[in-house]
Amino acid sequence: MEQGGQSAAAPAGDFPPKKLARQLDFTSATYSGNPALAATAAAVSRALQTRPPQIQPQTTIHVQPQQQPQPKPLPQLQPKLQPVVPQQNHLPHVRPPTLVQQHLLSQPIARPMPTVVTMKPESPKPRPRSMHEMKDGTPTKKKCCNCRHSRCLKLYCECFASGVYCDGCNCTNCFNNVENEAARRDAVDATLERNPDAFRPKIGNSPHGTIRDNVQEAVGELLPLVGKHNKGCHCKKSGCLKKYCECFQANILCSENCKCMDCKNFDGSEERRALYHGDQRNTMYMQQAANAAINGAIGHAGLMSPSNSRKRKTSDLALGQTIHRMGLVPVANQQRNGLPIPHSGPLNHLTAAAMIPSKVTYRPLLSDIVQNEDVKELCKLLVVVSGEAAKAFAGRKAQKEKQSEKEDQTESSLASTKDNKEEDSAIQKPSADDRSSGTHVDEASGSDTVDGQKADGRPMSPSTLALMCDEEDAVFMESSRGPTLVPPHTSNFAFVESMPEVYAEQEKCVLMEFRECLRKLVTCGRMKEERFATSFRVETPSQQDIPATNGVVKPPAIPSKAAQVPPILRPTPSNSTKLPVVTSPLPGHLDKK
DNA sequence: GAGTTTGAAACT
DNA sequence: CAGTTTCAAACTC
Repeated sequence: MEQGGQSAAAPAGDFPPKKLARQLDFTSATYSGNPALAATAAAVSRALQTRPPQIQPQTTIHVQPQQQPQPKPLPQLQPKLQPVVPQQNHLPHVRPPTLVQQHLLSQPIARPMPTVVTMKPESPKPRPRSMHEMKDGTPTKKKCCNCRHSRCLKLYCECFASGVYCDGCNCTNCFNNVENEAARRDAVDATLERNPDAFRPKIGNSPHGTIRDNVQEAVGELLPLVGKHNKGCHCKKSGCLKKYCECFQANILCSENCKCMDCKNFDGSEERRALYHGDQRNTMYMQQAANAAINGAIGHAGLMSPSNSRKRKTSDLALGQTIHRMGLVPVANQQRNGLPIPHSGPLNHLTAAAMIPSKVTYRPLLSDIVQNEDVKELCKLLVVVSGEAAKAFAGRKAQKEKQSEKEDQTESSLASTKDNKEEDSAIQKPSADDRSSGTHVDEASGSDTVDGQKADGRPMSPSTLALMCDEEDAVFMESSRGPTLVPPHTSNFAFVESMPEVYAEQEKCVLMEFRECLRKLVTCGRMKEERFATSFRVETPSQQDIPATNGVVKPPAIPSKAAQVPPILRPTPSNSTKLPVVTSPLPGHLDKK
């Protein structure tokens, strides 16, 4: 990777063809005895809101004094600079954020830090374009650019356009990195000046119309994500059926916003249909959705799963008849009238789904089962379980300590080893605390983004982080304020030391209890599903006879939950030790989780 | 992997 | 705003 130095004041569009000999180093001024320049540089740096890759000496860390010289947490503090370095060999516990990270993130003072950078940001190393392992182990394509002339500071560069630093790209003369944040900032400003929406998702949720405008028929068709290209494409030769086309790439239909020629990316297009025909269809669909998600080209609406998209589309149909701009009324009508659909193979499941009355409202099977009070009850129950687990653990711990006291007298030689262990425990403690008191962290912002990295491990730029920092701060403040068994500044180190184990025990118990509840919930859902299926079969001998009121077919009335559904928060029956096999996915939110 | 095609972005 | 150029990804061979 070629990395060039660049004056921070250089305009984005006027870069020298070759990199400068050295880049602007905010620290150099300090050392060269120019405090004024240093102050200016510091101000600039602060304005740029770059996150400091270092620990502040004044940062409060609740560890033993003798442990401070240990430089262990340092690598974890620099996710942006070395996002792919497989460090953490010292800590098997890899769940972010660490104690120090929490402090850094929760303390405003720790964010902009134009002081000495302890570790020089390393230029992203070129890596072959390959699969990138996500946290769940699913290999996903990591997007990396190959820019040569744009310095990765123009929208040509996908990384820049996505608002992320280049990391591991094959680009040359890259300025889209921490080292050149000033130049990058200028480029962002210049880009925004040209187009204030330059960094917004290109695919919006039908900005110039309602969603149903570009909704298409479900029958035997590829089901695109809902959305529209805000600007529309201008394709001429690709027929909007190649990835040159931004609409196609985002897996959406061309809309009235497009000015494309000879467009084939519309509802009912034979070419489009042929393109997705065959076994490749799903693969391509998923790949496109993934690409779109990776590219950040689409908004959250576009990130819906295919199933969600399907539901959305179907339900949208209930909103009214839509006519695509491409004028495919005959095709649409044909399908709406339930005429045979000339599709087979992998599309059959869609066809079958489409044979179900076209106007269906989807309701989660558990919608009548899970009530607000149930959730409250569950929370209470888990709190009780947690408390009991802590008590039980304390009892066991006391017994253990009595035993170990006798043995300790003969094991003084192992003291140093124990110190290290204590240190690790102390470091891990806040993570455990975070887990027990703030599981919402993962849900709200995603554990992978907490430390300033995207899910694929790529560093996010300060601009991107700035959009999230408030949320992060709130999250961490919340979690630090959350229910803890130990005062935040306790000096009882022995007590602190045992906390991770207590938390682990509590977490275990809580999760087990929660699992039991989920099992019951699943059982309830299945019962309800079966009931629904049975009554549906009895009451509706043929699907065409299903009465549709206002275009909505409502499922048969389901008796009250009290009579039908076992209470979720009752003691677990003895035969529930095995997780029930869910043969069909539960609709609604649960399937997402 | 090199060369070509393509369309968005940038520029005039 | 339209035409042209630049650019990098997609595509082809």
